[in-house]
Amino acid sequence: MSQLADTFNPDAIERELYAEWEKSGYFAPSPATEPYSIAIPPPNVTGTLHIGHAFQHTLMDALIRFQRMSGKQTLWQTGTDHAGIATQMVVTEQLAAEELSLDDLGRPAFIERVWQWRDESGGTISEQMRRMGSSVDWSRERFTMDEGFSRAVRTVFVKLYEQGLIYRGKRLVNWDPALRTALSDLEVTNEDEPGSLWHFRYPLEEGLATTNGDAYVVVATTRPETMLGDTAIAVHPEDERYRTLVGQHAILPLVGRRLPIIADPYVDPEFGTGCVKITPAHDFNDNEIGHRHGLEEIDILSQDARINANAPTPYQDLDRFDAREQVVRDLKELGLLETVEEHTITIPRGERSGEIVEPRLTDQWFVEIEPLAQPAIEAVKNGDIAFVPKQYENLYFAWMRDVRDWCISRQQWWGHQIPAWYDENGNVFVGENEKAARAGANLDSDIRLTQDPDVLETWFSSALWTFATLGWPDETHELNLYHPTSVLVTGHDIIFFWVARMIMMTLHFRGEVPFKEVYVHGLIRDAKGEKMSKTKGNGIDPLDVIDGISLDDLIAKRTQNLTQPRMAEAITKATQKEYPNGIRNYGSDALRFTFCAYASPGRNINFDLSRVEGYHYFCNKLWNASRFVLMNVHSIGELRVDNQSLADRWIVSRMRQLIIDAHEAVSSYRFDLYANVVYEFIWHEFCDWYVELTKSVFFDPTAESREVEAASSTLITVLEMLLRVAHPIMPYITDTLWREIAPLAGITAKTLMLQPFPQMQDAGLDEEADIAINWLKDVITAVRNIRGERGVKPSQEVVLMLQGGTPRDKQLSKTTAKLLQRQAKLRDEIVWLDPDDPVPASSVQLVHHLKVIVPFTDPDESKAEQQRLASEINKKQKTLDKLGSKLGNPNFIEKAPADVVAREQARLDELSSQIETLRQQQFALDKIIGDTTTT
RNA sequence: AGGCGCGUAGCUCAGUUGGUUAGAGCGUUGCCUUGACAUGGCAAAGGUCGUUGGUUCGAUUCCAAUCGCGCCUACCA
Repeated sequence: MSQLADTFNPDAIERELYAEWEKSGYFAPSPATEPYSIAIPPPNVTGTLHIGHAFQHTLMDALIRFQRMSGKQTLWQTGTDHAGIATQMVVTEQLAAEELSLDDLGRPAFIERVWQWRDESGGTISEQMRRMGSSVDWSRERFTMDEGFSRAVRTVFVKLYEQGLIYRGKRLVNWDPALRTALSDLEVTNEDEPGSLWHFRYPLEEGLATTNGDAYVVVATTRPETMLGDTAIAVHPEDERYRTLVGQHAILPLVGRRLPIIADPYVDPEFGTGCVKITPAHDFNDNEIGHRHGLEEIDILSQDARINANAPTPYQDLDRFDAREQVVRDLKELGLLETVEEHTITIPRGERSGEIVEPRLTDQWFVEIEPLAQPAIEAVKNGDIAFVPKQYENLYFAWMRDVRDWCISRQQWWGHQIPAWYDENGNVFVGENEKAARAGANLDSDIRLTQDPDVLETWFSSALWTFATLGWPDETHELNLYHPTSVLVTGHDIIFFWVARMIMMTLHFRGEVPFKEVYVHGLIRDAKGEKMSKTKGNGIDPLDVIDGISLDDLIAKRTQNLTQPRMAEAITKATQKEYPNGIRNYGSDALRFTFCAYASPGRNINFDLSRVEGYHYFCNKLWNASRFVLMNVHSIGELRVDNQSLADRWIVSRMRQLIIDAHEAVSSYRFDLYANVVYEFIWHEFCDWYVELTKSVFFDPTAESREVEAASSTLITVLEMLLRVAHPIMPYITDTLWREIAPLAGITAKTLMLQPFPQMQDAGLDEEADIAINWLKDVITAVRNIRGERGVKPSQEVVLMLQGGTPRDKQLSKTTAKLLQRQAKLRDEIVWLDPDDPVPASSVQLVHHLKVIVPFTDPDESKAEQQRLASEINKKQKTLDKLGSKLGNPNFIEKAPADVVAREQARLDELSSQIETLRQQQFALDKIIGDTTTT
């Protein structure tokens, strides 16, 4: 007999079961004909998994489990990313708390320290993944800085360099003055902020004047301090106002430099004065103009964004914002400040530091993108890689078309140090290590070389993820077997950062795509649709949903270490309001089910805990249905199809439909449909109807043993199978229940995890059973309707009469009589009235042409019934009118397909006959009321 | 500015070639502790499918315009 507790308690089963799965080696690929592999998007090693990860991992695990059960050789490759800048920041902050700086520690000690932290922190992620039930192959876990991976990174760098696709140069890059490193375009976020637009007068050289007669031109800027680096003034070539000045010079105030006045079509004559100051060293557009006109590039900023020695003495060493004020003040004193306007400007900030980045000229390493981008575009165009949903392909193309060269060097310590060495004259030698670099250039051993101190940006290494994790540059067995991977599951926020770069690098180095499909899921927001963030204090930790958390702990968690402590009160209040009782322990399965149900394509998710609660109840429902089965099925003989009742046949038929639907849903990545059909089947077909119908057999002392056996074996068979179907979404509860159920089905395996997923059968659906049970449901529902309307208690038995209908109605009422009896709680046997028999005072509902009649027990009920009839007739009449005008339209008859016309005609016929029947009933009731009132 | 997506019940969302009375969960209301489950059962109320046009016999669905929201990209100094 079953050991199952009487309610579902996830705490009691999850941890232990996962440990067993892992220990038993169920996650490792088992040999099979066809491989199926997914590489996990590697989370940052020092982070914790947020709800977005949990979502993503659930989808991947559902796919992996489905494919594993479908007989594929599945590899879910896991691992973590060293996350250069993010990790270095975390450890730097830790040091700051100990009042230590990076320079105090030195590079080797710092790196040692980061490794320590990585070892401590890395466990958090794997623990979280285990709690989510993720069936990853832990034995193959990788890290982007482990030895093998680092070798792959060096190999790629050297090869690209040898192929001329990596170059070093002094270029204008985004400079983060807080982190003191270059950033790629993607690592910069732009946001509109209120600012000012200052208009300055730049005096012209002696004797010159504009057409207005001014001896100066007016330029406008949002960053006044950059004027210290101006090297030209630009006007539009066709701007009449300034045409005579082109080729002449103005004098840069405060500095005294002669600025050539140049003509360039970039200038918009409509904007401002039509004159633009040009600062080639500190503005991307100006830089391009500078190149076109051969202008001098004067870098006026130090690495922490102070004014450097290239500017006049009074400004040197001033912070950029202090310099801004100083410049404005000085120009004002000179009478050269014309106006200041308020102006909304787009401020570029480093996504990690939040600091305003400055375009700055520095020596950096770049990857030439064009030769890599072309094949990457082609691979998606020709279908080697397909995006799901497809619309993301456009986004990908748009970005790939005008992608610029990729700055890959970062002035950081944590990461892959660039395998390039310099001699004392600054000549560069690239190789996998110093020895190789020397050998490549035949350098004498007495020449001193120094390695480039910079590291490669994180995405450079994660771009190699799908193949470097499988052993590349060695041609390993796994690499050949599992690569290309089957699908990449990711969010649209990193299509550019990661997906595009993986495609480029993999095509270049492997000559094949990294994955055949990219499933792009939505991003998770809170219930109100707001982004979850630490500062807003609206984040939800997936573990808190699984294990539960008290209100106090939740508030504490959300308000600790806030960057803006004054938010604490608001966060506390909002949290109290939203989770007055904290969060209860819903368990992993409920959370996973929620994620799947939410995963409609191309849509963000407003995560609402009440959904989780609903699916937790669903787990409980399944749990209890299984208990019912275990309590009532004592032994099962061999299932003999000819003994199956209509109900048995019906649920088997529905089961087949479920299997078909599940296959379709999974193969099109419709996790939402998958979850919905499972939910619908388990709750509203299996539990609501089939389990209830079997009670007519189990609780009937007169039932024949073959009926009991048929019901028993059907219950077991269907339950066993639906557990398989549901397993990829909700692995814990299904495996736990399955271990109780499977022996009754004659299956002795240890785990559901490795059982075959039910395959679609050609056997088809049982139409006869479907029709019969649908009829039964309709009649039962009609009786319940009447009960509801009249307030008849469920415990009170009623008399059921039937009248009219077709011969089939009569036949169905016979074959389902016992079921009807119990489900509708009937007092006596069903009474069939002849068409001409008078109908007693009663409520009537129609099932197509069949009259479902429940006589009154109290004549006073007539009034209410009359009202109900009237409104019913009214409703039907409206539909009838609509149908009538439709069918009265000759165009419809002529142009609509014949089957549509026939269907509408049939509806019309049925409706008008129903209305007629109801009218007669109205009339009959009137008469009865009349009779009772007169007597 | 351009691109993409979204507006369907009080809330969160399905709706797959245009065709019954537009569905589900949560919430609400009423009745019910019936021997798996009150984390339950039965029933009910609730929608001019953002708006306006167009195509069509027929539009929540296709097209155009428009309003509102969101995201992404690029920005005129």
